[in-house]
Amino acid sequence: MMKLPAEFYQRKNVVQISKDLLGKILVTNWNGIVTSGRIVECEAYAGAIDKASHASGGRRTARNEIMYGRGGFAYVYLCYGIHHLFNVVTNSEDVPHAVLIRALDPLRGIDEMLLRTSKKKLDHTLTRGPGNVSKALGIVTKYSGSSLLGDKIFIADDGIKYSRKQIGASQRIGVDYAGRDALLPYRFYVKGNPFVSGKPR
DNA sequence: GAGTAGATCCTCT
DNA sequence: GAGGATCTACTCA
Repeated sequence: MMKLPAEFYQRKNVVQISKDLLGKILVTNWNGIVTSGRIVECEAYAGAIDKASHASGGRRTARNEIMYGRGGFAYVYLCYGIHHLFNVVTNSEDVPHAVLIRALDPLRGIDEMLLRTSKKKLDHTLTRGPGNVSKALGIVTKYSGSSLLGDKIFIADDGIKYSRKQIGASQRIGVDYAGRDALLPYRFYVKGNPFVSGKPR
């Protein structure tokens, strides 16, 4: 299993990176407790030109500062007062691109994930949706700015690749306020996977 | 199965 | 002081 290198994140095409992230494994290791899952759904946020992005129009604040850094870092933030959302920062310095991880297929540490989410048994809701992903992996806002090249949190490749036919694309979720940009096909998912949010297809 | 309301708090205006 | 890159539970059918 290979940890993805900095070059993977620092490429220019955030849409391509989103597609490439499908099938990769997101791992967290907090004090030796390891949980991981295969990425089956994510969304691209194309920085300044994307109204749905926090960095829309070049907006730059203390919260989203991390998106203006180099690719290969985590951007975590709290939404609706309840949900922690985990993003992967991409591209080079001053280009605020990011990929939101929306769903995982659980691999390691399922018992730990059940504890964190206070669920009794494994079902498709465990790591379905970005709020649940962060909860199951124990990701909270204090980890925003963490490097994805370290040992605490990283993304690995075990050689699994999905073919073009297995990958679906659609509009992003929950960004209706973004006008025309809400219609962009920037959400990518693995067809038929039960952990993908939204309606089954 | 589908639709709607409520939770809940950090961040920027 | 308002609103958000969401989820769950509850209603109604």
